[in-house]
Amino acid sequence: MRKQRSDGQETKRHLLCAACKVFAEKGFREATVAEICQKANANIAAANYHFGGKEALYVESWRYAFEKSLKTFPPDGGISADAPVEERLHGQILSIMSRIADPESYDFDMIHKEMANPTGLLTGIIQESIHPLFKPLISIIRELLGDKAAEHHVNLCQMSIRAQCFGPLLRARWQKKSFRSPKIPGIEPLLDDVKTLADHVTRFSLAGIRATQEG
Amino acid sequence: MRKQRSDGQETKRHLLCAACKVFAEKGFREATVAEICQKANANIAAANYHFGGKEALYVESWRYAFEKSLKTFPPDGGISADAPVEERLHGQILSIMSRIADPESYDFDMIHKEMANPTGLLTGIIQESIHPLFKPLISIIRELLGDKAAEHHVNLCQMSIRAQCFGPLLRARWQKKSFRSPKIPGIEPLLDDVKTLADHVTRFSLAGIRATQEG
Amino acid sequence: MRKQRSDGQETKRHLLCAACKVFAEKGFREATVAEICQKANANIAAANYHFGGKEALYVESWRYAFEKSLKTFPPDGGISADAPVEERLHGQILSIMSRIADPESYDFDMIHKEMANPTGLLTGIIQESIHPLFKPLISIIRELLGDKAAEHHVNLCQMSIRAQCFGPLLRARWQKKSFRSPKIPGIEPLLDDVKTLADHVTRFSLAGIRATQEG
Amino acid sequence: MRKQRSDGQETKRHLLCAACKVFAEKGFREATVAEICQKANANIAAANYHFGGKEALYVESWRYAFEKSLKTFPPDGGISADAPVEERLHGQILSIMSRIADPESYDFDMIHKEMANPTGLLTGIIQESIHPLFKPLISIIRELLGDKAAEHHVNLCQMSIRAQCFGPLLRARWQKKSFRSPKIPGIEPLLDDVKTLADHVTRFSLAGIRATQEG
DNA sequence: AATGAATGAGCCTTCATTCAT
DNA sequence: GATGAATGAAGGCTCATTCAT
Repeated sequence: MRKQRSDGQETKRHLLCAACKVFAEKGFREATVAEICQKANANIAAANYHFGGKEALYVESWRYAFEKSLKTFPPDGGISADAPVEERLHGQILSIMSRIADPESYDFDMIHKEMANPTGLLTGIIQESIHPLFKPLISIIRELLGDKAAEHHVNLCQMSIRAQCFGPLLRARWQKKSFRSPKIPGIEPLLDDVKTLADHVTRFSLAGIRATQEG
Repeated sequence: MRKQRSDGQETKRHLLCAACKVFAEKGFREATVAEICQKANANIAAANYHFGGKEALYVESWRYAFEKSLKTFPPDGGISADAPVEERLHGQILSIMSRIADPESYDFDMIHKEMANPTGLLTGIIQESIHPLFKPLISIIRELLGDKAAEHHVNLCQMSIRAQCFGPLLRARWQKKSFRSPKIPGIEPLLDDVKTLADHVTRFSLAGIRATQEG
Repeated sequence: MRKQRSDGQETKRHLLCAACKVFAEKGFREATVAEICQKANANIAAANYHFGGKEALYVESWRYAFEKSLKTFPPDGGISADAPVEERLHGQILSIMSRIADPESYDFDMIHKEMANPTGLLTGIIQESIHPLFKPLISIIRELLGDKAAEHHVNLCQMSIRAQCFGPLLRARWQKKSFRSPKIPGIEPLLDDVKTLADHVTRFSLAGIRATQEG
Repeated sequence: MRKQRSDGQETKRHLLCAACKVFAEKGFREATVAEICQKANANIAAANYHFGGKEALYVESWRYAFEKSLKTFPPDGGISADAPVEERLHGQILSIMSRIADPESYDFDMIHKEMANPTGLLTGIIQESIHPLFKPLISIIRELLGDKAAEHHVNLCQMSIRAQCFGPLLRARWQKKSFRSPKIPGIEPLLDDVKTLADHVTRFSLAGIRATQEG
């Protein structure tokens, strides 16, 4: 009945992987150590043994999910810095939305759950990790608004764009989980077409930025 | 320690009130019947006595919170139907954001928790209750886009506006709850100034709608 | 919402009636005061008010059921004392079995439950009440066995007959309650034909008594 | 207070053993997991850990009790198939009665409780397990009645015998449990002398079968 | 090093009973 | 006299964690 001795680090990665999925789907509290260990084909005590507890596993698994996402979706969005500013904005938005929409990415789902039911365990790490991701976006906004734009103003625009990236996709996921037939038409299929969504957000936001610029 | 036997509706309302707060703060699963009863100065069995169980209390307390919010924030936003369309849009946005930002309103917080960790208990009621709230917003968007606008297009714009209403305020609440000092400057004070936020979202979105209109 | 003031003894009888049914169906422990009161269209506190508690209601309701049964099924079985001994035996057996099989008689069902899960509350009353019921049966057995029969022997035969009266009907009730299809054929329809059953038991037992007589 | 970690089957068997006793004495509903665990010198969560819940423990413990009984009391009663039919009948009856009377056998007590307050959990298993036990008895009855005997008739005789086996012993147990002194003389000591009882039932029933045969 | 048996705290729920009205 | 709101004890179950092996 003994597991084939596979380094021990093997199990650890399995646990991280399983933990990401479960935490992303259920959040910290509703996720159970038992389920995670089972999904990872590991002993029920493995989580405590390898990570010291549920909390540490939570933090570690978010880090793991984040770094995995980072590799798949490079923060530059694949657009060169020489491209026109509109194109770069579009790149940023598409990059963020793709990442959120990717069913293999778990970091944003975990953030969502953490925002809804804060454990306080991720607060620091998230801000340190996520903030830099939005730095290029801030630069672009500032470039579009001009040098004289107030910091306050930049923040407002950044918020508008961020919110547009998050909102529809989370809603889509919720409706996917709900059993009843969706009554609000036109939203749920959006998840399947991130490109259309990103196009819209880009055009919408470009106009928004420019309109508020002259305010 | 014995309660004076009153109407019986007294305790029931106390329970609903306490339940709203606790469910809004912790979500269904993390909330405990014990805490709710304690906050309502009632016995631990009171919740089951009056509502039959935690689940029924959950549904009932959302209904309670929703109706209370509805009274405080009339959906028309206080703007007459004769006003210019821009003004009406601003009224809608301000109404929604005020509602979400109000620390005495619990319905949107509960929805947020429900979206993150669906119990399935609110799915039907929410959609029946919330959807009508956004109907005037849809009308306004359609008015701005013109009659020829595709349904699909209206939905995208609606989503953009909705997301901008939700996003920043939820974020703000999260940071308020988090223990660590907020590292992202410029966002959290926004909660205190809903008007500024609504002004921005209105101008930003008006431009966005008009820009995508000619698409 | 107030009950029409109907003597107060009205409610008491309703309670007794409901209690018989519920106690007969579920036994003391599984029966709940709430269900009894509901069935009796009475307040949940009525049982305590009128009887002082669940236990007292239990005892009282058994007495009620027993006396009601006694009226419906006179212990003599309707056979005159002049009839031949075989006929009188048949009368006794038919009387007992009819009583047990009658769906309106609750006393034997309550006894059965009490035997399975003794509360100790009925022990005395049952023996005082039921024992006389079997006195004529004992006489008949003694008559059949002859004067020289040992007490011990009479008891054995009495037991054989009693058991045959109880057994099949309890079994029949059980199978009626079970959801799965009955796998033992030929027993459950017996409940519907008490006469056939009583005929069999009488003939079977007469032979039995006579056979052991010469032992 | 910590248990020495043994096989794990150790505790499981302790639990089964304790469960048999408690379930046999109190029935499913009145038995508490706490009492069972305490009797098994195990933690209160042990029952759930090893069996998944009270219901599963109930089913499993009945199976355990049944198989233990089966070993102690072989269904053939120790009489060879070549013996005269009367002797074989006696063997059957003695086997069944010994089993029921054995204070270490819990399966029939559990069945009795289950019949009085059906949980529905044992219905299937009981019929699958108990029915074969009575098959040889049926054969013997048919042999005694002759080939032309109606199925219906066989069933009646089987019932008569079964009832005589069950009845007196259950009654005896009840009186043993009752607190008040037994008022019905001559029955309770029977438990101590199963052989006498079985002799009587055999003779009584043999005569009964033969008497009804010519009907 | 790694397992799985075992634990104890905590949660939701049920129910007979009590008490103010 | 009679009601129904309210209580507290108890039960089954879940789950993160610990410990002997």
